[in-house]
Amino acid sequence: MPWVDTSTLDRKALNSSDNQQVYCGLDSAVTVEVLGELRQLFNQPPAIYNFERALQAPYLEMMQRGWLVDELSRRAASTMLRERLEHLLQKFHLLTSAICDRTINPASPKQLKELLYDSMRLPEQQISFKGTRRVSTNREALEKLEVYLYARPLVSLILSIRDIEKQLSVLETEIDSDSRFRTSYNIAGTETGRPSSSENAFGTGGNAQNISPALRFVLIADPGMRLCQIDLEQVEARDVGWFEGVLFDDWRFLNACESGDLHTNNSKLIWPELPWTGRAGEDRKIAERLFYRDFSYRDMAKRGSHLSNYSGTAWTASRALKVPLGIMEEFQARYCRGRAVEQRTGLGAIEPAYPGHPRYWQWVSQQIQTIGWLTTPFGRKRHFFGRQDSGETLREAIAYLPQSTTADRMNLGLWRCWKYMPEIQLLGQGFDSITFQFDEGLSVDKVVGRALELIRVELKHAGRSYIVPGEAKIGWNWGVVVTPEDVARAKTANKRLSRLNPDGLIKWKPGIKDSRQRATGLKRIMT
DNA sequence: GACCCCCGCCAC
DNA sequence: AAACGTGGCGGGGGTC
Repeated sequence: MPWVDTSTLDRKALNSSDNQQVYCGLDSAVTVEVLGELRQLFNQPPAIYNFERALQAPYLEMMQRGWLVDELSRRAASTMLRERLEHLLQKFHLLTSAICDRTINPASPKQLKELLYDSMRLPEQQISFKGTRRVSTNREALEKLEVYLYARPLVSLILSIRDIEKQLSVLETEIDSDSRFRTSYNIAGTETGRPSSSENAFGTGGNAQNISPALRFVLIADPGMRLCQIDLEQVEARDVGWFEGVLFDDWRFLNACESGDLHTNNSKLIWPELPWTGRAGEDRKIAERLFYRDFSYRDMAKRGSHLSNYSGTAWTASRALKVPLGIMEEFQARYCRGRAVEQRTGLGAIEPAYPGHPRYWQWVSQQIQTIGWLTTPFGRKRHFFGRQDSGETLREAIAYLPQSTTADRMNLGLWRCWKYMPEIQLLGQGFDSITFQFDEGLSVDKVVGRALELIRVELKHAGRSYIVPGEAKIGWNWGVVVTPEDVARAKTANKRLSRLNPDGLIKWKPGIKDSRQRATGLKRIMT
């Protein structure tokens, strides 16, 4: 289409294709106009802007490359889950047809409400979320209904059906004809600088950042290649510790993060009645015992401390961790809140382990109410436009600094690996992790060692140097060798644990001899 | 059938 | 009284 004056253009007279070109032109023109305004506002673009632009290359490369899917395993798992789903649905319909005279769709919250709260006359379960309370049929509501014996079979069926349908929706995502899962990364879409991941522009693939660990085994290295995933260890917690050190010269939390096993120590704080021995290895094993569903005590402590770091209340932690409120109040008193909860817990004066946390929250609150913005150590500035005195705004701001710092730290590491290691091929970014593949003929130690070096981002303050160590895993598929479910299943069946996913990721250490041979064909059987 | 919001739920 | 944050997706169920 030639140049046109859009102000005098009769767009109704245009055909669809020409109209789209006009729209495209207008959209581009607006972007250019905005750029012009920004150039007047800033002499030079902020460094973080140039960084975002530099990230386009590695992210586009990941998006184009995609990630090979093991079709055989994927179909086998999907078939097995379909069969199990059919079986459960039959049971569900048998039960519900006896209760009310129609077919209930377990995927419909509306129909479930009618079934549970009208036909069965169970008490309505109110769930509060973001300030509003509403009647719900979510997992939390259903679990509350389990006190009614006659509700139990239904609750268990609904939850199992939901779980399987969720897994199927991931396994049955449409992928490309070359068997590759291609996600679309948006590197400038979030408030914090995290990338987001979604279905690609051609309608295939999906969010690669929320695939549950139990399903990751379907994503594999290309033939002749090996996978490596590098995680930043407890990165957000360490960042909170760093801020407290820099701001208040209080290094206690960072020291704790750096000195040993933070989450096991927190487990000891929350559940002092477990048979702790004082020996690190044994205590970690105790902390890794299953506590609730697939979660170990250690997992729960990890979530509890994470919540508490971000000013989550004992009430919320108790709800999320399924631990009685009193227990969480005591945990928080000892963990960071100290005397703030003294009266309610009746514990008397408590010297908390990490009083820097409330102090950090206080500092953030003061920043928001005076200047209205925060800047991370990587120079990412965010204005907070919410009400300056609202708890909601404060909580966003408290989470912003560590979350954003982690995003930029990981992305800087990702960019460096892309720039300086042509021998690796990036496959994915998972907020505090990256995954790549490299030729099996290369030295694992050399490649992984170099990537770990490049991931190190050093910050300095008053003579103290701060880095977040990376932890590497290697294998041929993205799954874990043994899932927590496998462990639980072996335990209930009183059987020895067998390696169910021999190609999965195992921890890398310098000099490790990974004597495994890549398996061919279908190895993993979902039971 | 396209579109949108709600609900429930997955990740870090 | 309210009660950590950042995201994306699929299905239901409504409207146009």
